[in-house]
Amino acid sequence: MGYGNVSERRSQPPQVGVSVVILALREPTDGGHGDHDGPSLWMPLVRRVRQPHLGDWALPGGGLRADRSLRRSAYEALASTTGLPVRCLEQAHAFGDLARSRGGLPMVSIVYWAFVDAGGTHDFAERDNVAWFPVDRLPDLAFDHRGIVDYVLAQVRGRIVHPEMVTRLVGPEFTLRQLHAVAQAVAGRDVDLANFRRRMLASGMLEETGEKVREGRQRPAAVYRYVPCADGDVGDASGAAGDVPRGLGAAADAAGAVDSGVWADGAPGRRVRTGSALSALTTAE
Amino acid sequence: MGYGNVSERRSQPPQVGVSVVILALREPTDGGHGDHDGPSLWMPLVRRVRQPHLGDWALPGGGLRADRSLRRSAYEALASTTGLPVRCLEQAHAFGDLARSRGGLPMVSIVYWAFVDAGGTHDFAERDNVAWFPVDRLPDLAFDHRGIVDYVLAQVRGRIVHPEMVTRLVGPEFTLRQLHAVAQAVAGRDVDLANFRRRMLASGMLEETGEKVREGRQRPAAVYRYVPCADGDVGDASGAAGDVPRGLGAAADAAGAVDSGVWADGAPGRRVRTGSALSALTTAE
DNA sequence: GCAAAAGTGTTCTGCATACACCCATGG
DNA sequence: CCATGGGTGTATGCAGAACACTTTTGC
Repeated sequence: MGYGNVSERRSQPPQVGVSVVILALREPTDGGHGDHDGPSLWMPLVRRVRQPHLGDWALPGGGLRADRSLRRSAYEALASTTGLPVRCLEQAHAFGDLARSRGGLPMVSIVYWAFVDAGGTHDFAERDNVAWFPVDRLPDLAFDHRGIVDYVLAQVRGRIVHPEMVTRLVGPEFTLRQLHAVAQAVAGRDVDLANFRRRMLASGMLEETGEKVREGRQRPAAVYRYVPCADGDVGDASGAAGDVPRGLGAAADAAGAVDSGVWADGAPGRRVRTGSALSALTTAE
Repeated sequence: MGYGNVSERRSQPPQVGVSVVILALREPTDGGHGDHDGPSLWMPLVRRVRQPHLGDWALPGGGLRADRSLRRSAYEALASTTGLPVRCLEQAHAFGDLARSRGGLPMVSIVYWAFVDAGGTHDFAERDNVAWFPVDRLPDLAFDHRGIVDYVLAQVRGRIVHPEMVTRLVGPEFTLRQLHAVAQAVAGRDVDLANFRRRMLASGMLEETGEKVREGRQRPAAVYRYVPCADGDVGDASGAAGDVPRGLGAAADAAGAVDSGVWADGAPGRRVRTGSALSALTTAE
């Protein structure tokens, strides 16, 4: 079916979809590529299989469906790209400039970012048209996706030194050195170890398991687990709208339907067949 | 126009729209209502004229159109609600939970917030189904709009003490006391005047005009104007995604990774008649 | 001079940085 | 005992909070 004439198209809603910046840690290869010798941050991209920008690398994404929440849509886009376990999924920003759609239909992208668990694998399984890249050596990206990645990375880097953030990138138990290595990898800069230790412990959200682990063959390190502050009970989905600006953004989107008297009423949108096939996963978000 | 059967509906995209939390300062009425005696924060709501939630108050909003950027859509929703000059318009969050649409079709709302200039008017012009309320005494709202308002207010309150934020709520020239009163009104709490002064001046973004003004009949106060730091040149629309808040990113968004660039996206073509701070507007779109 | 507002100084505290230092362990 | 990593102590600088204080004006 066609899109009708120009004036009809104008009054129709633009394409709306979600995109996800997926991040995972990769253990250092022997010939480490980066400035640091610890783990480094990688992200998967998908190769476009249609015009415009055919053949270019782009962020994973998909269309919205009426029976999926935004977050769920993001999750499915994520899951169709990598099967790795999801540690964290948060909304970053919605992008909807006209200029960004150059070469395509007008498009609004609601962008999420996610941490997934590479679990020590050196080789990310690469399927279909998916490939992993170190975030500091990305190829040229389609549309304005490079700008989106930069935006998201700035957001993530600024928050990675907080316990509730960095602990999402490691397993349930960890040593402070592991945590530190992760924070450095994500932040892309040196972080003083001693001060990092103190900040983590001072947060009161780390609990010593009592176990010790020798990573090298020197003195064993204490093992910790993350325990979110008990006082902050949430559970209230009623009035509260999810994560607050700076807070520990664990919460999901709040919800709501909008539509107010002011608007020009909507015929239900046309269907978007944008996407890479989104596999229907049933998974707790 | 039917919606088709259930399975067809599911595969269709949900409704997507923008909503705007519009904020303005109101000079204290004689019988001040709040805790403070200074100005107070008010916002307009619109009464719903159709089901669901018919008759309830709701956030102004509108649908997306393919020939409008997100920001532009938000601007138009804003303008259709109040004719007051716009000082600031920024994206807050996209809400898209399934639960939020209870009583309506599935709905995704991309929420903006705005400062508009009430310009000393004690009476906000109320049209149609629009009415203004003090933010701390809102009526019951439709859908999850109350949660959205709370979310936005938390975001705004956390940032109002920054010069680039609070200056948007006052005219081009102001005294530090005026600025302080505004910050207190928005933050909803007492802010130490002496420390506020120092913070503002230390930011280096306030320039003394040389004039003095007597507000009461005591010692006249110095008048300042806001001058954004010169270093933050922008100009680069190339790689950057349209709606990205760019600007003083690095320093500003340590933890919150919040935005800063107010007019980043192409401003609406019809430029706002505040005339004030918008001189440097070059519409890139 | 007095009241009211403008504007300054001083102290205290918390936090982050930088870096020196001691401790535990395996070889 | 020594190399290596685990873990602690200490000095410094910055930023905000609290609050006492001085200065300028109109009456």
